[in-house]
Amino acid sequence: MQRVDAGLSVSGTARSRSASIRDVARIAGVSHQTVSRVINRHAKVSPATRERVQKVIDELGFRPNASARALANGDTQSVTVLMSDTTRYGYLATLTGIEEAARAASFSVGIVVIESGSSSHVRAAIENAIDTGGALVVVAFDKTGQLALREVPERIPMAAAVESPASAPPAGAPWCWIDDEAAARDATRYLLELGHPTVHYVALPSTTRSSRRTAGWRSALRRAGIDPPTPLQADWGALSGHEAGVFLSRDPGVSAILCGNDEIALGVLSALHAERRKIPGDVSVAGFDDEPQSAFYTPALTTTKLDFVALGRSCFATVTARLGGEHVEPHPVGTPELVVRASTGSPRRARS
Amino acid sequence: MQRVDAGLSVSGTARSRSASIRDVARIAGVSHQTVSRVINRHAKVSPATRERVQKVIDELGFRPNASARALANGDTQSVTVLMSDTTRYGYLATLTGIEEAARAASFSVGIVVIESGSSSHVRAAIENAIDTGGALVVVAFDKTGQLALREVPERIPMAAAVESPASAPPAGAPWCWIDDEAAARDATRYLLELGHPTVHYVALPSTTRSSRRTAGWRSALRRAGIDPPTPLQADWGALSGHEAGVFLSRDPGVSAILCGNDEIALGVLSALHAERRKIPGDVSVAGFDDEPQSAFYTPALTTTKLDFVALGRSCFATVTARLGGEHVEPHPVGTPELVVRASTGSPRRARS
DNA sequence: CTGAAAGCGCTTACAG
DNA sequence: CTGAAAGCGCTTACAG
Repeated sequence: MQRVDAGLSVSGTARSRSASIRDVARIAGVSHQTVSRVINRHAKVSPATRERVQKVIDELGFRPNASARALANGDTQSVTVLMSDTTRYGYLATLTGIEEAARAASFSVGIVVIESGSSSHVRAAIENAIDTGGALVVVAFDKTGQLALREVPERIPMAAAVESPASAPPAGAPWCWIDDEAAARDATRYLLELGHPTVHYVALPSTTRSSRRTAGWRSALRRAGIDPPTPLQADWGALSGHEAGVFLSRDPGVSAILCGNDEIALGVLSALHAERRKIPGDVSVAGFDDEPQSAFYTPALTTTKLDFVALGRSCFATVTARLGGEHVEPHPVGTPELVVRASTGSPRRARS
Repeated sequence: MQRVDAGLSVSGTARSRSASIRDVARIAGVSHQTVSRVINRHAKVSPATRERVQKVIDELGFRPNASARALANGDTQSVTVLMSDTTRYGYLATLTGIEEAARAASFSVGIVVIESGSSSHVRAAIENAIDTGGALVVVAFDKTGQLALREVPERIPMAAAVESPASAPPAGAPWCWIDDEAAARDATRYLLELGHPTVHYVALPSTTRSSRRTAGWRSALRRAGIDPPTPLQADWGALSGHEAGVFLSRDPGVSAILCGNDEIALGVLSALHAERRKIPGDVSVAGFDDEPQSAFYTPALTTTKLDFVALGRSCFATVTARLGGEHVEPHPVGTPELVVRASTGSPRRARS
């Protein structure tokens, strides 16, 4: 069986297209199916032929064409992550975890960002993501992400990173989260133990009926016999933290502020400095996330480390389980860990 | 014209696989090639059939299979971005720009991160990226990225985001960059105009023979008749900035510090605070990037806005030009813009 | 353990 | 302007 060389030269020069499974087969003296078997690690290949084929594969630098593979067996070995924001720490760290896990499993990872919360943008993003043919992970920390989550067709293998659910999630829901309630409870308790009469809270937007982060903060206060003050509502950025900080700094009764994330805490710090309040002498400030920069804020920020990278890895594991026909039950990931730094301390004694 | 339902139901229920080009063709009463023509916007289709086919496409919610398409014409309509870091502002903002442009052009975007600078990791990353079948954009701000850049096979359509080159780049090199020299020159001149006797520089690692950022800083000093001090070498993170800050704070002759990026500046600020130096009273500090948080540092950071999003868009444009057989000449992107905030000011008069 | 056949869903010439 | 043929590079049964 002759074939005309279609631009492939074994010498490696002037290679106009890359080697195919048939090139390998011909050179190794086997059929192309056998080559397919060795690249897919099928058991039923004799060691001798396996070795011979593998040698040719290595020599040629043959790499199977992913598109052809996907077409033939409907399996893309890819995951695309859908998110509404590429600049927030939690989102990025989650993406990083997904990417790590995907790389280890030889999956490729795509990314599509949802332009806005409008339903046409959400739908367009989902279609783009699906077109790739692989599985989906949606980062659904915010409203837009939640919208997307609900719009993903039933048949698509999917997992989602979400806020801690307000009530037990439906069995089999492919959700992963960080235990927000425990994180907030522990941080609040720590502040209380420092001697603060109460702890004020600047909240992130919640996608749930009742934020677990807020609930954890409240429950710690109540257990200490304290009636929780009204939480302030921020968004995700430092500016909204700054605004909340300005407001709180004017109330001399405020001695401890817990912030929904480190970025908000940065804004609060900047407001307190502007208002000439001492930190932590007058006011203690704590955040959530432990993003790398927070150790260098002024003062260094006390915060709770949230393991978004592990969250991303779990999302990947969840979605690949689905790909394999298994169901992983919804579950929390990791253990939030308080990191005490210089922005918190005991309140000054005699404030009048 | 009857058809056996192969799991496709027009009613939309129990759809076991999605519609193919042949389903559309059959229902519209045309050949599948004609359907191919209308989805590819070929000119030679009569308005009447085009409309009829389009209607069926919409009704069925038909979306062409990307893998099949890629296999048939060798064109993936995808770009994968290769980078060594997913947490640095400049990298992310560049990715954001690529994603934006890609979305607008209906390209999908993949991401592969290079695990380390070891040549096996670099090579593995490149192979993963290539396997996807599309074009490549490598973010080559650091050594690892530069390594990757050099290892990408000639035949792969590619663009790269790089540091400003030290000398004129080879004609046709698919490189985009931000004008580092102008940025550093202007920032230094600004500090000098404030009355500082000199400006110290904390440098990012450079991948070039001679960093343009450093060169810009030097040339501004020389034009003012000042002999440039030795720059300090940092890496990309706040910790190295902190270390540099501690060192510089001990020299009472230091009144102005220009930092390679905002993160380094954050570290310098934290060191100066720790050493009880007033900012900007004793020392002025400026950064590069203008990342969103820098306006909330203590004090708010003077910095130079670098348009990485535009850089990402240019990279995408460059690589799609290559895909179309055109060559874009290597070029700088955007105009760095000084953003004056509270961390810089005139030096105090009588320091002894 | 290995090979010949058929097909995944498209596109690209080639006819008409 | 439109259709019949061939093929992109694989994998999945089915024989042997």
